[in-house]
Amino acid sequence: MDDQTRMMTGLTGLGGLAQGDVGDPDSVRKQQSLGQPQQDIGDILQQIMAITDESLDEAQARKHALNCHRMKPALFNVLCEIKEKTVLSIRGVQEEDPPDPQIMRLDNMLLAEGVSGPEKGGGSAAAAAAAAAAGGSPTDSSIEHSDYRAKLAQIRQIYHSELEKYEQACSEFTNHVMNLLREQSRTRPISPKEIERMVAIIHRKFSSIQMQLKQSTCEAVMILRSRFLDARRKRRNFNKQATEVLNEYFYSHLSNPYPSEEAKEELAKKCGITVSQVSNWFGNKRIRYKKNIGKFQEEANLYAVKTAVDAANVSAQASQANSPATPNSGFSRIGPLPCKYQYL
DNA sequence: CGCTATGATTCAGG
DNA sequence: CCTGAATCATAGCG
Repeated sequence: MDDQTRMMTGLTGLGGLAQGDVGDPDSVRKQQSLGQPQQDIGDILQQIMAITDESLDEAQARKHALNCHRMKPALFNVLCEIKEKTVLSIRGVQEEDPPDPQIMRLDNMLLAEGVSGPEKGGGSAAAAAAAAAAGGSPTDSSIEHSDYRAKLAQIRQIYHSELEKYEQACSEFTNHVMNLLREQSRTRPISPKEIERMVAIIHRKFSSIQMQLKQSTCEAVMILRSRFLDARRKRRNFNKQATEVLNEYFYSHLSNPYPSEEAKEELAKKCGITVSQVSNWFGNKRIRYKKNIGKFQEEANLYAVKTAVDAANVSAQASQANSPATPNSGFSRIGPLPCKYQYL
């Protein structure tokens, strides 16, 4: 009923407009005698309404007749236009989708965390960035980050596969709907614009689902990150060999226990730790040694012997390697003291 | 559980 | 930036 009246008013309102489309010399004439076309349309509508009372075969025949009616394309266009106008006026305004700030935030974060964006580089870059952002010196603690990166890669993989699934489902559904609408556009007024709009609606729906996915991914990354940051604070003792190497260097350079950058790198490589960790170790060692030299005396002697023995083994002249009595601590007191260790 | 050792972090100073 | 110093937080031991 409502449609009918709408069609009627639309048609009368669009009389002038549709006239060009009809392209029928007759229509001009008919237009002049206003009653005539309305009568035609009225008949058609009457017939349409009556279709339900008819048998299937009759209806089919009638439908066919209607489809072949010379006015059909014109009417169809008019209906499409009316629909276009009403639909547009109803919700055309709010259809603009400005890029959702929420989804943009999520996108940015995912990109920054290396979940979206380029494959491997993004991940490690993000991990490094995370480490850097967390403060302190860790610039290359690859071992510490491997766990984090593995987990991040896992999240990333899940995210991408889910995203792909959604995208596939979305395009499948879109295609389906588009085909359906195209199919139906043969029997009811559906303009291409309407199909477009429908597609846009579908995309919006799916993107809202995607947003949820992004949100949960972000949450997962945040959790992982906080766990990772906590884990960074968790102390793992270096293995015995690493400590040995570090101590050896420390006590054999007791007069100036400040390894150069190259030396740090060398030590780091030998110990399987990072340069930052080497720096930390030496920092801690210096301060703790200084605080309580007595406590470290034994250790100092031990490593003094060790290095002495090593030296003896390396150089064939082992003649002086037999005085294990505090050679290094003695050295540190006798030898030229660096200003920083004058209090020793 | 308490204690110490130890790696990491923070902060100030140069 | 690097370092010393203080501090945090856990590992590991008895």
